[in-house]
Amino acid sequence: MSPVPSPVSPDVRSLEDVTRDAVARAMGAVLPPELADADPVVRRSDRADFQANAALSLAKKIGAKPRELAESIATALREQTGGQLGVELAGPGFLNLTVTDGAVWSQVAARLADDRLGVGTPQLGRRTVVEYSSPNIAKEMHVGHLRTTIIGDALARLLENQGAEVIRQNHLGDWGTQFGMLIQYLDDHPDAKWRAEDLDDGDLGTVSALDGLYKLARAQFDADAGFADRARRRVVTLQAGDEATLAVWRELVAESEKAFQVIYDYLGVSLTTEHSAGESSYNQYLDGVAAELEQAGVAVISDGALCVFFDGITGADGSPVPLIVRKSDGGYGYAATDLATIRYRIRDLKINRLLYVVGSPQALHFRMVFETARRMGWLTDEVEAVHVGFGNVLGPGGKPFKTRAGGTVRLIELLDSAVQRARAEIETKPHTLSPEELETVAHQAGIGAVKYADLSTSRTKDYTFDLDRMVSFNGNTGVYLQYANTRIRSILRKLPDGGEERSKVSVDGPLAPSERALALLNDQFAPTLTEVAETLEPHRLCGYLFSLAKAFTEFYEACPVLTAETDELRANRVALCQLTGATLTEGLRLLGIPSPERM
RNA sequence: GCCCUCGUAGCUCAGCUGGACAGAGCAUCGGACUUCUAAUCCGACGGUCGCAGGUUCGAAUCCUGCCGGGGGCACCA
Repeated sequence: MSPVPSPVSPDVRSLEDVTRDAVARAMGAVLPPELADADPVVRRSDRADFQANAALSLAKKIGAKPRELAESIATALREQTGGQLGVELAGPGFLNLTVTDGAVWSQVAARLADDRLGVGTPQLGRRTVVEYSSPNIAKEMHVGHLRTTIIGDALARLLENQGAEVIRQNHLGDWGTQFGMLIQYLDDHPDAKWRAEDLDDGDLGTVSALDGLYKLARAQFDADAGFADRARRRVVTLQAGDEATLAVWRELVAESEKAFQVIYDYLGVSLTTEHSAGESSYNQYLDGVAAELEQAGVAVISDGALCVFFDGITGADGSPVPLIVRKSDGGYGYAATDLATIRYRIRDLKINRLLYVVGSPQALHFRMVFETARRMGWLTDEVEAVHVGFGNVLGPGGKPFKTRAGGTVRLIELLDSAVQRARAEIETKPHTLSPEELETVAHQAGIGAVKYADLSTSRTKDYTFDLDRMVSFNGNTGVYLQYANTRIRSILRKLPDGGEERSKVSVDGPLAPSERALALLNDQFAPTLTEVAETLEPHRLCGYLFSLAKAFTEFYEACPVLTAETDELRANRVALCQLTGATLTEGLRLLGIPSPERM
């Protein structure tokens, strides 16, 4: 499927949309003008293809009985659709709606014929920044970076698919007091080993070299007062722009980014150094931002610090708590950087939507930053900023996730253990994979399992990281989805043309219940993506894909494809396989999860 | 103390812009493989939707108040 939305590609309207419009027209004919454009409340139904529930709530407004109103809508609907829509009155005033078999097959044909599966581009015209991952230079990525990286990447892909122009921003922590410490330590210990090429234990080790340097420097900083003093002076030298100091700093940043890239590649995340926009790049704007805020009267001096105050935000003692733009010692904290970042993105990058994929504990901070930006007129009705918060990753028993020794869990080790587990799991099954394929599939399954587990639960909640569950290959897991897709691939491979050519759908062909269920679910793909792009909740896509995979396996059990009774039936089922496979693969891709050909 | 957030089956979670009997996975029990890959499918068991009020024809869903878990609240990010 083409990852780049083409504006000329017309989206295929879903049967649900078409049905909703039909009900809306019927309502228009029956209801008084002021209620004519009321929501028809059309939903998927387990008793029919769709149900319309509008009559229940509207009846009272026009002083009619719900069943009577429903009946008159039903009559209008039958007339207008010429019998093409099955309409039944049920319960207190529900309308059960059934589309024709032909309409279902037409829909399969239309989506299959389109390279984008009939998915539209409702986010066209939006320039959106997605800020995510944001690790700290010279420190190792750990579990705390897992969710922001995975969720951020999925959202970036999803919004891009929906037509938004997405600008990924990796807000690296590349500017802080720790650099004085690091640079001074390197000065004192010129033979320290901290570069990737200093290591001999392969790619997975790259990250820990710098981290080791950090720990050594930290230890000396805490133990040696003389060193601590030199380190603090070194921060000043760095911030003053001393070229020699900057040169070491640049090297540290570059080396760190190399390490991050190893993780991003391993994770299959679309970030590269192109997307790096470290805190340091906003330094030049901090004075200007502070001055602008003060001049506008948005920020005021309080206890020597430049502060912005808010109604209803108070501390433990009841006194107001400000956003501190500039500290009383004249230094800047991350509030200033975030404000400078907003101003830059809106004024210079002409962004009209800003997403911050940052943990929920930062909610208050962003509330204050956004409110400040609104008062400054940077954020307006046309430019929105959203804190896309998320819950914690917890360890066994719902406790904070730590190593057995109580330390922070390195991200690379976490991912590696998932891949190991996936490999072990695959090896317990009969398979015909070559050793190389096994490695690839283990990686795809392990990483996919971690990503799916993270994305499939609602963002705002904490979740328990449980390798057993996520790599168990059963139930609602990434592997289940991948497996469903390999079964489809396997069928298609057995066709004379290897399933390359899109199968020709006979619209008049029969339609078994499991085919109908699968086709209707495929038809929900585009609206699901639209919903996810609006709510910024990837778990809805996960839930959808799981239902789709389940509907496929049920179809798989009930409907032989290759040995179907007639050519026509086989062609239709092949089409259903092709469409489902393409939808699964594309849906997984948008979540950042690969789809192996075989498992 | 104030603010945010969560509380649904034994476990892990959907459902929350109100709609018909509250769903799924895991676990448990019982079935289905000379297969288009059983990494699967079918069935059974399992719930005072934290508690109490309110709004509504209708509430897991919206409102209020409690109870319980987590988080945040002036110069760290």
